[in-house]
Amino acid sequence: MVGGVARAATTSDAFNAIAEPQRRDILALLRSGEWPVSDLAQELGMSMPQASKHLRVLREVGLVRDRKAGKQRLYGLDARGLRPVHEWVGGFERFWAESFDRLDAYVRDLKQARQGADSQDPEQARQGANRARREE
Amino acid sequence: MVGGVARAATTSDAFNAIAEPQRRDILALLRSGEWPVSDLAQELGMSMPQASKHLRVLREVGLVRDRKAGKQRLYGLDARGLRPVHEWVGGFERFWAESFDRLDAYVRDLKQARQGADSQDPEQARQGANRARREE
DNA sequence: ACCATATTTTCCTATATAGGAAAACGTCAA
DNA sequence: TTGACGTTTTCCTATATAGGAAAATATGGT
Repeated sequence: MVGGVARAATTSDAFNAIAEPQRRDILALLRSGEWPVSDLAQELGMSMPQASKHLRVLREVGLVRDRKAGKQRLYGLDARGLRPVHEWVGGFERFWAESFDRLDAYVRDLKQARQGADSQDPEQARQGANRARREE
Repeated sequence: MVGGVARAATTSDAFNAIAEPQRRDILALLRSGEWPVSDLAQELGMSMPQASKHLRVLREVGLVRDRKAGKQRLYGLDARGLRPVHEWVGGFERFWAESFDRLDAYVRDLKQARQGADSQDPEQARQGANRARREE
């Protein structure tokens, strides 16, 4: 076996599970309560097997719980698995507003530094960037 | 063409781009400033081509910006694209703590309702679940 | 047991990776 | 120009989908 690992399984973690738009729709819908597969599929305009497969993925990742209710099966939200995702992304919150300014500031900083000493050393340039951003 | 749409492209949106752990590592590292590909690859223990490919994906989604710096190319973070992700996931924040209680509460509610009238109608059951959760 | 309803599970197909290796491309320096 | 260094781009391969259709599995009612 030489090639391939392809992409990680959708069931590997919440990140992969929510990469699919339809699964995000399902999760959003489930905020309104438990739904049987058939109703859920119709509401979201997808085929029943399709909905069932997506729910399976969500279940294996733990974002959804199911329980029997007579002839049908009700799916409910278990959002705890989304917390790590929220926290990871939240780690970038402070960079949203700065994203523009940071680059601009860096460029200005670099130009000034260049007038003083003609520093072309890339490592220095990187350090300069770090300094400009007051990071690390 | 009968089959096949496979998974959406990793370059389709931020959700797909950050589904890959290595790409998340790259983004996290870039919070410390701009990095040339070679240093970044070494720091994260991946091959240069690998790093370059991941950076390409991140660039196409707009999470990363690049700029020439002498012989090398510096990559910097542009976290604005993560904001929609954070907001979407944030929409589930209130369900994290409740995830357990909600299911328990629903079960209790269902049992009580069953003692009053022997309602086995699934649609009613779903509505009951919704009511129990004071949602939608 | 038999039937109708609800849901899941095969099959089958085309696509999109992710990784390794090697080749191609760019850029600066002498 | 030649060379060295840094980065990107093919090739190639195995895998993991996502979708549609059809078959297989429950589950409850009569």
